[in-house]
Amino acid sequence: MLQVSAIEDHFDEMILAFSKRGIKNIEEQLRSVLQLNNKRKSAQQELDALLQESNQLAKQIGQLYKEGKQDEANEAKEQTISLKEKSKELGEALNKLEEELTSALYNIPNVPHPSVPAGQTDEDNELIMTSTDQLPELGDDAKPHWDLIQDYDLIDFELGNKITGAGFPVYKNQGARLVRALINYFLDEATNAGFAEVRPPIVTNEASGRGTGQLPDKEGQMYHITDTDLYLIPTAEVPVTNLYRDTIQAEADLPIRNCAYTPCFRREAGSWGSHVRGLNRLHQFDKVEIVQVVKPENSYQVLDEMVAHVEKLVKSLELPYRILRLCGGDLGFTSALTYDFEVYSAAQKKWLEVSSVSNFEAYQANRLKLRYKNADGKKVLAHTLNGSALALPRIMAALVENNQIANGIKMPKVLKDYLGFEVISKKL
RNA sequence: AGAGGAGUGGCAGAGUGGUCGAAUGCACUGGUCUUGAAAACCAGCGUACCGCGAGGUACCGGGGGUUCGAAUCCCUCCUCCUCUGCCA
Repeated sequence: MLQVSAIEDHFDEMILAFSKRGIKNIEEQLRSVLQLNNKRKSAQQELDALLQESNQLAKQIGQLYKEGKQDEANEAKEQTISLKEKSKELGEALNKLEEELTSALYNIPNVPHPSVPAGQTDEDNELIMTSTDQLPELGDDAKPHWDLIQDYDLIDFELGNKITGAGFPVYKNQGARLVRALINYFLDEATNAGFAEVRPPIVTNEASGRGTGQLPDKEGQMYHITDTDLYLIPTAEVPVTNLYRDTIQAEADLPIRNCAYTPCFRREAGSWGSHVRGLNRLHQFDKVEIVQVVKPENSYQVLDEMVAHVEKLVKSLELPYRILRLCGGDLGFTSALTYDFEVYSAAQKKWLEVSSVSNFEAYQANRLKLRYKNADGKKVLAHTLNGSALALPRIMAALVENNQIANGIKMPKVLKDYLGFEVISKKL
């Protein structure tokens, strides 16, 4: 969530920046935050004064009892009755104001970075670069990945349907091996680039969901285990970033750089349709995530470095790719700037999103109470960033489609040692 | 899962109804002494909110309650430890 002080200091710039997201009533919302905050302050002051009075009275009463002045003590007690009532009322009012303020702040998304293009849909995203002007053309007999994975017995959706339901594929044979190879390759690359590997829990509590911003806004996107009130993670961002919730980091410990492999679970309520076949959209998928906690002045340079890391990965897999800067309308709620990576899936003739790299600035840090002590000894909110490096299923889809040959599927060279084979072939 | 015990400042650890935001030790910061260092000594040393400031308020795992007054009593939740049970 945004800091009230930031809203106070940059009111007009914010309204201008928010226009890129195309949200209505933003000025109203910001004004009401400031109003609520002022009300909160004066209620606080009033309450503090009342409490001061009753604290003093209580001390006097104690003193009077000690001196054996029962009557005077009892007299003083009478006075506290009305004070108590008043402060109880005020306390409740203050709590309500604080709740309203927090919920108002929770409803306001992050402020888009100046470079974010205005726009409503993914059509308005800004193309930063494309790896090739010549998209691969396959012959007419080229098959989409959902056919290929059957031909080569790589993934069984029917089995997944049986044991769980739609969107939970069962990887088999060289398909399962490919998943494992990609996870190991991505983790190795991240580790080599200086990201310390962690293995977090893949179910988290509500506080963690709130910390990174999945809750309360996107409740419907996560699987909720109601009997223990826990959530299956939609991305490793949740547990990994929350590792640092409620902490004050030493300046010397920044940047914090982590990578993690986790399965990810998404309900994808309402986003299903005939256009999502095969691996294009799943309820459970595998992903390696990179996360950083940095000093504010470094966060955009770090964002570029993370983009470069992801680009290196995609390039090494020999897939055609492009990088987009998301427009205001497509930008995630908590993000200030996001770059998406898409790879070209040649049989579907479609670009598929395989990575999203974002700078959240202090938006998550404010919810997380994630701060560091700067050189002056002041506690400052850190900036958080994360990126997929990478999400597996669509990478697999593109690899399988783009590299199909007469009697097999060629695998990129970088995976050879991880796979133990160079070509996916039919079982004899 | 059942029974019992415990959660206090960076750490250790006092404190069981008022003078406790909290003893003491360690750590840390500044100073004195010293050629330098150590030791010793002196001083400082939690967080958040409000206030120009003086200062005020809140916080002893979280939430609620009793009381004029709660770290201290009660309820509830969470976490940890011990024993019993179960189980990769």
